[in-house]
Amino acid sequence: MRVSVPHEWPESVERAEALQRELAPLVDPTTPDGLTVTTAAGLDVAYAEEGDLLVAAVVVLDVASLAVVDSATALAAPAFPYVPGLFAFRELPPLLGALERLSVTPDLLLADGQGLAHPRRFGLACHLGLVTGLPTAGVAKTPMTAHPPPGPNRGDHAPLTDDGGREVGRALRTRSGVKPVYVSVGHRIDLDRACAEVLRLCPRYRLPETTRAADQLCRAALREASHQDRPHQA
DNA sequence: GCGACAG
DNA sequence: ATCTTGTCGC
Repeated sequence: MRVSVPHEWPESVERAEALQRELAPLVDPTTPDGLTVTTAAGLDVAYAEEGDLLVAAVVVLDVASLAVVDSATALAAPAFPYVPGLFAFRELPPLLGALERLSVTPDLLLADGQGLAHPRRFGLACHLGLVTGLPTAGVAKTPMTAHPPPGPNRGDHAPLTDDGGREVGRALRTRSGVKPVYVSVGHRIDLDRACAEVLRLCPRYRLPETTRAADQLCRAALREASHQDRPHQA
């Protein structure tokens, strides 16, 4: 799929935060009429130990069968340091590279991290959503926002709230008795729908199959890349 | 004011 | 994110 270059690239933490504040109001937290999610893409990034290489992967699954429809990877040098709240600027370059190599356009993007459940209400999922224009949601493994614990069964959930008490996401139990995941809206999908789609993609494990597939692929691609840089003896 | 803070 | 073995449990 085609992905147009975002905006100017921030050269400081201050500029990056300012950019997030500028873009946050552009997020559309509602679902387009008639949205049908037939395919969903998982996105993830693996880091080399030396910290000098990032490898992104996107895997598109047919939601009904969980069959892989398409996938792509991309390498990139880190273009921004890891700063909590700004990590989209670290992962966006390789992720957009991988998206460009996709031959299909997914109906939904699931990012590994927060969407609106972010200090400036503009996490990675929101950024990805605005850049691609696609329905996007964030599924994080750890929360950035306060939350009461959800009930113990699959499907139970509790609101993630910001300073003002507004619901910016949900702690969603995808497997009974297992730590929940933290779902928040990225762009062009509402929270109820996002949670429903995440549950559909979690028939067996805590994390969505899309995320698991992308995680597996970027790790394999990283192994491949390191192998070429430092081939074994002879 | 200080600390904590997705991956 | 990454470094890491075995182990308890469904």
